[in-house]
Amino acid sequence: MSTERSVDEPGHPPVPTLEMVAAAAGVSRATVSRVVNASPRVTESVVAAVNDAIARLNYVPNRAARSLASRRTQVIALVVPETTAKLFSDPFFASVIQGIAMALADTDFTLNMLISSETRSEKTRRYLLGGNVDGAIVVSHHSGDHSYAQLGQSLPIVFGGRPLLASESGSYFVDVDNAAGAAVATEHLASRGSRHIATIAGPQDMPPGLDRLAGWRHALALRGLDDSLWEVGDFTPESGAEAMRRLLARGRPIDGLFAANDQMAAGAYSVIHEHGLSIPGDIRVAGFDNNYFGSTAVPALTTIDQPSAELGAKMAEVLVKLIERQSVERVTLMSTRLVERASTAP
Amino acid sequence: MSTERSVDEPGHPPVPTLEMVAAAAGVSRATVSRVVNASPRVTESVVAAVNDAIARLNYVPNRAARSLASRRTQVIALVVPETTAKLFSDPFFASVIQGIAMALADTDFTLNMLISSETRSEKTRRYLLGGNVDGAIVVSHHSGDHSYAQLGQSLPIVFGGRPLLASESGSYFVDVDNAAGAAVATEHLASRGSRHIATIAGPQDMPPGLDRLAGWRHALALRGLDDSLWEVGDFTPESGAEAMRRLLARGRPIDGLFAANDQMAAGAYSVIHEHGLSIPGDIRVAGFDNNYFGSTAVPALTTIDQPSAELGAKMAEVLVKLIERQSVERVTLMSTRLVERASTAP
DNA sequence: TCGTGCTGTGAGAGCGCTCTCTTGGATTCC
DNA sequence: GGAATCCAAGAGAGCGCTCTCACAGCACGA
Repeated sequence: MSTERSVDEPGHPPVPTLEMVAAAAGVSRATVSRVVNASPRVTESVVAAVNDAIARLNYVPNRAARSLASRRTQVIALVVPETTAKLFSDPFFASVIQGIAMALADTDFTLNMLISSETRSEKTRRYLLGGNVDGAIVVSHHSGDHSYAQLGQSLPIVFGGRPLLASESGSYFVDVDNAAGAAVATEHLASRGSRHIATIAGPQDMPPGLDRLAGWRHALALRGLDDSLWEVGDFTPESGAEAMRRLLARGRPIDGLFAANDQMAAGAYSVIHEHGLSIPGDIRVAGFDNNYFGSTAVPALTTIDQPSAELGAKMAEVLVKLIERQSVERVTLMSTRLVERASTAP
Repeated sequence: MSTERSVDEPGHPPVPTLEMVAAAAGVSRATVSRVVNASPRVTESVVAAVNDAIARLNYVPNRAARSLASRRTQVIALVVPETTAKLFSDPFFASVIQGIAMALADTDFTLNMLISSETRSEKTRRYLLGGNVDGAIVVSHHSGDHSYAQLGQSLPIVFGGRPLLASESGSYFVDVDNAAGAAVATEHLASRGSRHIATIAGPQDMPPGLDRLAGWRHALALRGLDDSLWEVGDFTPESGAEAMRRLLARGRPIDGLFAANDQMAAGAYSVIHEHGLSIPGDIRVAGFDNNYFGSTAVPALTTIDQPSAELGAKMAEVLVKLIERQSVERVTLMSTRLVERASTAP
């Protein structure tokens, strides 16, 4: 096979090996290996000679051989459950993944992307446990995908998003500080003058849904404001519209709205306008996510920006530390940023 | 090191090897290897015994060892130039990448994601040529990133998007049929009754910019309509607005507009409205890309949908064939789909 | 009966690297 | 000055697998 290859494509120079570098530098394989791995106990002149040979031959270590001998792969798996992959076009995920890839680009680790589906989950499990990777990052939309949590005992794993179940709390995860972000948005509405602040919460079986509601409550409590004005949606625009309808139907005054995500805020926008109310004149509105809707909406939506790329980078950082057996916090919460726009003008 | 590991984490069962499977099945290593690799010349009962042992031990082949011995890595690199990565949140790219990953998930290939920057390009080149991957897919926004084209002589590479330069035409690529899509959009405008159809073209140093303009021209030519109403933008909403202003300033009638992407259509929308003109009443508008803007705009934008996930899947397919030395077309154009919305109502 | 051909299985080398152990020359100390 | 110490560099085993080659065992025809 390899012979055949070199026959029909004579242009290929042979890929240089450690052995060849050693010969070129006039030292042993072991010494070259030391230089490549930056061992301190090598004479300076020898280091120079070896580096010179490496440059001349254009040598790159063969990862497979290195991995086989050292029993580390320098590979990190990025596991994306298929349900999440479908939502891949969600800029948030794309950005998280980008953050991971960028952070890893400056290390010696390589990123292996796996799309796992239910039918493939056994294959994925085996791959992860088969000594093919040094660690894994699981990004997922649903906390249910924490089915990989158990693998955490056999392999360093970092999750994106906090787990819902306490039983999975042993795992390492990086998440956005949803509660704090929601509180900031709510307090912002209050500081602009709103006194009757409603919220459209996310599903109460998803951590972001729970945490953002809790943040809203917390901010209201600090101000001593009423926290009974809430309805639940499922993060879709339609559910946001429905929830807004229910809120208005209560017949109580509302002059501020915190929607647990921008999509639901979009739904609320249309219902508010339907009712002949103005934003921010009658109701100030704040969202969460800072996706495209916020900036294109009229009026532009005040929202909470999630540091998605940084979140990805952090996940990579935590995992690398875990792999290198340094100590890391199990829980990392990234802080959010308020993006003020026209929807909450005073 | 490995001793230390097994000491402080006694729970880890040893990762099973071929050798262990062979012992368990009472055959030689070579036979197990044959079974694993589906060699035809093994007795049925032996195959069963080996498979049984594999299942019992939960054996997974070690990729590093396999790769070292076979001189194939079963790894495909996904190279994303950093300039493109920055635009990662572009749903189009995210979706292409998802398509690649999904297609590869059902093969034995593994996807290795590399973000290459100018400063890292040498590292990337070496990595690719260092025998660490069997092939590469380069997705990029700029055709300038075809700097990897030369690597195509040493490694199977598939590009996303057609190259600008003829000198790179030797490479394999998969692209959307931009010209055909533009022609369909333009003809659609004409069929709705527009007779003075302008276009806001993309940059004329990028293939999509060129091809979509050509498609517009082609459709007009078939109808015998005027093709002088065109201005160039750079795919941003601002440039779209500017171009629209210039078009209107010409003082000639315009009752149809094909924008080379949805973002520029967005810019045109605002200018059209500024001028007190209505869509589609005065000017019918069609875009290209089918991104979020199209569906949320008022009126909803008629546009050309690009089969992004399929495009990714096709790239994976072409590359795998290339690696396996099957014959493949150098050029694959994916067809687009017209999405009719309110902006081109008759 | 023996030679010939075929086929399923085993033996063993070797892929490119790491890492332990060994070696030998320089340095230090009494 | 000789023994003890140290440390840079080399020798060599072995990581888990593939793949070539050799070798039994069998069938068949002469």
